Amino acid sequence: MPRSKPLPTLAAEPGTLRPSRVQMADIARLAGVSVSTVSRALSDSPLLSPETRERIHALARQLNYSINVAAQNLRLKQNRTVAVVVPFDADNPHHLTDPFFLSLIGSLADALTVRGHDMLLTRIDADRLDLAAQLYHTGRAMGIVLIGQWQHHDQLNAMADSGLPLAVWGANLPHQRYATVGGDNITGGRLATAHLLAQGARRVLFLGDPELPEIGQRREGWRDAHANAGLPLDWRLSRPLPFISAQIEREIEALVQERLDFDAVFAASDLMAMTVINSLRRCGRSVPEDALVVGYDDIALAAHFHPPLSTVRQPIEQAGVLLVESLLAQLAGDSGGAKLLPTELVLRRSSQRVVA
Amino acid sequence: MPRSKPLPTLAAEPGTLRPSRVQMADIARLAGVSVSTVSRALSDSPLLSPETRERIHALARQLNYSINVAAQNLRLKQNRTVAVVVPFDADNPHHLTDPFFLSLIGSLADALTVRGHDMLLTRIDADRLDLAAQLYHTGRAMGIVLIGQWQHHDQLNAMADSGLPLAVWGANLPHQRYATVGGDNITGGRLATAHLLAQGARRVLFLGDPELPEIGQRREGWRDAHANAGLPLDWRLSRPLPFISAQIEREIEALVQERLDFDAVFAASDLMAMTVINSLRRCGRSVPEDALVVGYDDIALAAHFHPPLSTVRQPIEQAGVLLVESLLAQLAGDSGGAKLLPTELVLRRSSQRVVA
DNA sequence: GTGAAAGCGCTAACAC
DNA sequence: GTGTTAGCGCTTTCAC
Repeated sequence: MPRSKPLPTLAAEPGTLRPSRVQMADIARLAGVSVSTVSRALSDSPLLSPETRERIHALARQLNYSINVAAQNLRLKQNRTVAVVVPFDADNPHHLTDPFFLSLIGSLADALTVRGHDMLLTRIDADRLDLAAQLYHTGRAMGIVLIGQWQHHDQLNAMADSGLPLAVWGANLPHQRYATVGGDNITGGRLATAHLLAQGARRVLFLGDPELPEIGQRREGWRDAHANAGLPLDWRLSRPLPFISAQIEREIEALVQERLDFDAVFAASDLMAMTVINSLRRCGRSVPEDALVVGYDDIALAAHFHPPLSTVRQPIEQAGVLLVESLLAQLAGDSGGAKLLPTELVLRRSSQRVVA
Repeated sequence: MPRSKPLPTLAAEPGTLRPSRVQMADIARLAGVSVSTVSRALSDSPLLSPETRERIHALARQLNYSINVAAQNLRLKQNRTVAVVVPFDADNPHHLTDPFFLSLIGSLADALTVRGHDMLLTRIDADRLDLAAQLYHTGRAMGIVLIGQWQHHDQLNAMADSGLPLAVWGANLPHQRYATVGGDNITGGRLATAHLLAQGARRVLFLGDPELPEIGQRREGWRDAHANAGLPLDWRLSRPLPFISAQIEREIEALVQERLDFDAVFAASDLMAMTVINSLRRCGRSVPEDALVVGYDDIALAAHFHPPLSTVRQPIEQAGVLLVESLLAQLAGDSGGAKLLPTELVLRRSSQRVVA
């Protein structure tokens, strides 16, 4: 509705955005200058006399004005918003509760805030990852940070090929053309397993779905540790547990029932490890007396669990920083690449052999 | 830089946004119609012949086009982005790690996604909460959800007075002119304390900083429970512990040392309760044998702690939904008001008296 | 040093 | 039914 020139007042508009929002034109009128001058003043252009510049700044402050970023972006074709995308499974749209992912989101928020970027948090259907690209192509975001690679390797490659600035939290895979940041899962798995073997364990259960790249790599570490120690590996000890805790409990009880011998457990996440310990307890087995347990992630409460949980620490703060930096580097023209974060075995009581 | 009419190609621009981004003009040209027609087609205007409409839709799909939301918003003066603001303390700019807040963020992300809104996650200096208002006044967001009321009651009132659509997670306070959603902290505190008293506790330590409104109310519940039971209250048992865990440990050790008798602890958060339990253990006291403990929040791992932690559950999923609904209601013209969520005492082992 | 005017990508009167 | 045109709030060339 192209109205005739807006009235020279600060009166409220009946639009969607309720109260009057002061804009450059208002300041210009009040200062008796043109809009261009206001624009220049606010961007500290050296063209202006310092005096007018200060006068306008003062006025803006007084009116509590600040620039309309959408209009500015439209004009400048730029953007300081980064979209953080957390895929969800449409078949099983569970809530965003995983403590590890939530911490990562917190760390991304921090890293972006420090660098003066905004964070658009978006959940999208894992089968429609291309929707993430829209965030970029429609100018909503300058780039995408994707949390959780899942099984979408090919889709991610396609997205990167299309020129999308993209940084993914996940494993470094063969033929990968997108940028990743992730823990060194193979080393992590190897350290955890080697430790269990060193404690005298001989049948180490691996729990986790190896279809997920990161977990698959942790299992490689599990296998390698056996090889390094010259110990045989029983593949039946690898169980593709899901992340759902009720199923884990049932599975553990079944394992105990079917008398599949194991004297240690390496679980692909701390949450899983904790569920396992509780399930074992329910079956009359205690940790670490009857089985040693190591988890993965070192979430905040691993240290406070009973027994305190040995685990492989992922450096979450660093992860957020590196994801952001990877994205910004791409925007600056660098190619993506994959960054591997050091992992560290944190020993606590759940994996310490009890000497009788 | 007003260039002459862009060339009628899809060639890449050397601008900040790297690859060619297809826009309405491109589709219009390819379809041999005007831009308006494309706009109408994409918004499914009934004015168009269904045939052209479909033809244009097809073209758009094929070119993988989607609308530039910034431009659309600018034109329509509307917006589907909600800013979620997490204040941080500039003196002590700690990271975003609190599991309760992180869960709330997750639940907000879910609630907003379901309703087709975008979530802009922003951390701002707690002393400059007015910056949050800028997000609205500059058109970045249609409204603000603020997590953490802290001591900013007056500032929040001022913000609401200025017409800012605002929903705050926190306590319902006297003279409050902004909308809040929060747990029923008084009842929560009362339930927790009454339970401890019913278990035979007679000296219940309250840990938490009552300056924070929510925690102050939990302490009121603690006081009320004593009154209801006709038991005397020793105010020395209320200790303004901070959220920092090292300090908590020192404080607990000091308490035990100074032989301030207590036989139960009601901690203002689960994190605090867990730290307390660990500190007590280090002092040679065990829970629940030597002291009963109840926490607050029911974070994911309270159930898995050792001993499993009794706590007051806050309905986080519901919290996210209600915060979003409160904001949308305001946008629809309703006044804010305060919503009190039911709290529920979850009994686990940490507060069960051990009968010798 | 400052203003006029064009245009970022889109929508919606208003014409025809 | 479809095109023309003005304008959302801003920046920047160009002219003075």
